[in-house]
Amino acid sequence: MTELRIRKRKPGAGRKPNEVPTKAVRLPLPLANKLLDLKKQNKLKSDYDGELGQFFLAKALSSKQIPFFESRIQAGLPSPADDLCEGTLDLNEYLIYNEGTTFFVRVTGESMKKVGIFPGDMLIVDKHIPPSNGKIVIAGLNGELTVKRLEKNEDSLFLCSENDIYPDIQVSKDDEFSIWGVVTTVIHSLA
Amino acid sequence: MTELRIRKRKPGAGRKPNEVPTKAVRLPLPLANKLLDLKKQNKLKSDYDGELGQFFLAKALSSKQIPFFESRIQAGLPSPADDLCEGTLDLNEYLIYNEGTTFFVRVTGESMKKVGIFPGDMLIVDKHIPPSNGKIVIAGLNGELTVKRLEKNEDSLFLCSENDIYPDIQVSKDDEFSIWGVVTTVIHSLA
DNA sequence: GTAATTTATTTCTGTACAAGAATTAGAAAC
DNA sequence: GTTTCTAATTCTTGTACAGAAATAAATTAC
Repeated sequence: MTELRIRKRKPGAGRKPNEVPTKAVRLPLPLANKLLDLKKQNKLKSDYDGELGQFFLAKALSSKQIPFFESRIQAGLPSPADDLCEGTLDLNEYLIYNEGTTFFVRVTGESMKKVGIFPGDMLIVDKHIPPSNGKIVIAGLNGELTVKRLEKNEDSLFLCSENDIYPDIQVSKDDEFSIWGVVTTVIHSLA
Repeated sequence: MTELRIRKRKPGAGRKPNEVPTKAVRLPLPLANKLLDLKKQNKLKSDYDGELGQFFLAKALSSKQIPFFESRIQAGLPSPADDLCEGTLDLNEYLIYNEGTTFFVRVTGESMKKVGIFPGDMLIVDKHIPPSNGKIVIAGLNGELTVKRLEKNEDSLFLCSENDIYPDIQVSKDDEFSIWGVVTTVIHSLA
């Protein structure tokens, strides 16, 4: 009696790939162990699922490099390249593109609440970014400095508030008007 | 002439052990790659504090002094006015109180809109600020990380959203709950 | 003598791979 | 037809290992 074994094909079978593939890396022992712990507790995964991006805790010693972990979560689609970016971050490097043309101002009004600009906030402003339509700008209008959204077309120019109780302002030829720069970042302190 | 090869001992030779041993671990690809990058740049020095986590030690010192204006209403000179400069400011100095206990996270949800925290914003978090009542904190609840306002009294503890369409969460004794730090600053980028 | 080179030794490091886990289709049982 | 079982298939994962790197003694060159 011959032992014949017939091979049945089962195309399509097999373990499915992970949502996020892994890679073996060699790291300093304490760090490696911490990461393994997190993994065991499944915390490494849940950080991807949570409302916050996954983050990395770290310590910066002789400099102002502060740890940073970013992750954009979109369940399902594997996004092109790495949407993840972990590591350290230097606030100056990160927030200031042009050292020579950047300055700070502090906000005093509430007119831009809807875009997250509150009284007391500090704005980072770059003079060399073109003040195109829709940008938040620091504008001087008849001697007053304001922060507003720029709305312009061929023949009109508005400074718009982002707060319903404040009116938009149309800039006319007679106004003394100038743009100081484009707001790139809002720094909002929580007391 | 005989070919005699005498074996000479060389005790004490050999590569010296690393200061900190390493270990191979398998991690999610993006995280692994970033860690490898840091390692290549030699930014992954080991100085580990037993506490929560992984400590990165970074190198390059950075301090940029950027002009700073206190916003005020006044007769405007329109030109890029360096004469109004009230001083300079270093973002790192200004925003980071405790280097060793500060970290960054990026926000992905909308639940804190009302306090100016929007998706995509970056938060500066300090572990060593006491999470007292009313503070905005980064909390881990049953494996998920969230940013919420802390409301606590003698016998109850709530994590409150600042967005009406999100519910508040009462933390019970059975929940796995921990506080990672208090949010000191929101960094909101305007595209 | 000493500087430069070679050799012996030790440890480190990235990665390949075997073992295991997950998943599915087909066969067997009902 | 449905359920259960099993083998086939595919992907993951921890770790062993070969080669690289580092180091100091021995040897050679000058």
